[in-house]
Amino acid sequence: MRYWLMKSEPSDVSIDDLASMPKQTVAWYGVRNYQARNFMRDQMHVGDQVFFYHSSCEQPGIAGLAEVCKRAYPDATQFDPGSKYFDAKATSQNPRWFNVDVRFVKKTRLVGIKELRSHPEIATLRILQKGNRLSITPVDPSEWSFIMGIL
DNA sequence: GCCAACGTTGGC
DNA sequence: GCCAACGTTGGC
Repeated sequence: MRYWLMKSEPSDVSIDDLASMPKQTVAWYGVRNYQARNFMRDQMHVGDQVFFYHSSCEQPGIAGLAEVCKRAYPDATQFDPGSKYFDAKATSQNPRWFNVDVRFVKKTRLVGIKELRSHPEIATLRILQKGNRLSITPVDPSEWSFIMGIL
C-alpha cells in the first residue's frame, strides 16, 4: 500500500464536493502530464491512501484524506470533443490518458503550505520542492505518518 | 497579475 | 536529436 498527494483546484473539485458526490467517489480525470499519468496507471492500487490537496486557491494546503477505490482505466474526457481535456490523438484502441477513482475518507483541518514548510521533518515532501508542479506525487510513509500526527 | 520552473511542440 | 518558442502550473 502506498501513499500519495493529489492536487485539486477546489473551484473544480473540493474536499466538500468529493464528500457530497454519489458514493463519495470521483474519477480523477483531466490529468495530462505523463509522469502523473504513469503514477496512476502503473503504481496506484485500490486502498492506497491519499492526501487531498487544494491548489491554486486562497488557502492552498491539505484539506482531507481520500483513498484509491478503483484502478486506472482510460480517462473518458480524452474521447469527448466537447471536453477541454479532449485529445485528438487518443483512440479507444490506443488511449493516452488514464485515471483512477478516489473515494472520500475524511475532511481534515486545512494544513496550509506554509505550515507544511515549517516542519523540517517533512522538508522532503515532493510538493515542497522548488519547481514542483506535479499534480500527483508519492508520499513517503514517514512523511505520511508525520502529517497524520499534526492533523 | 507576476514570474520561476517546468513540460511540450515543432522546425531544422 | 537539438533547442527555441510557447504554454502551463501554482504560490505569492
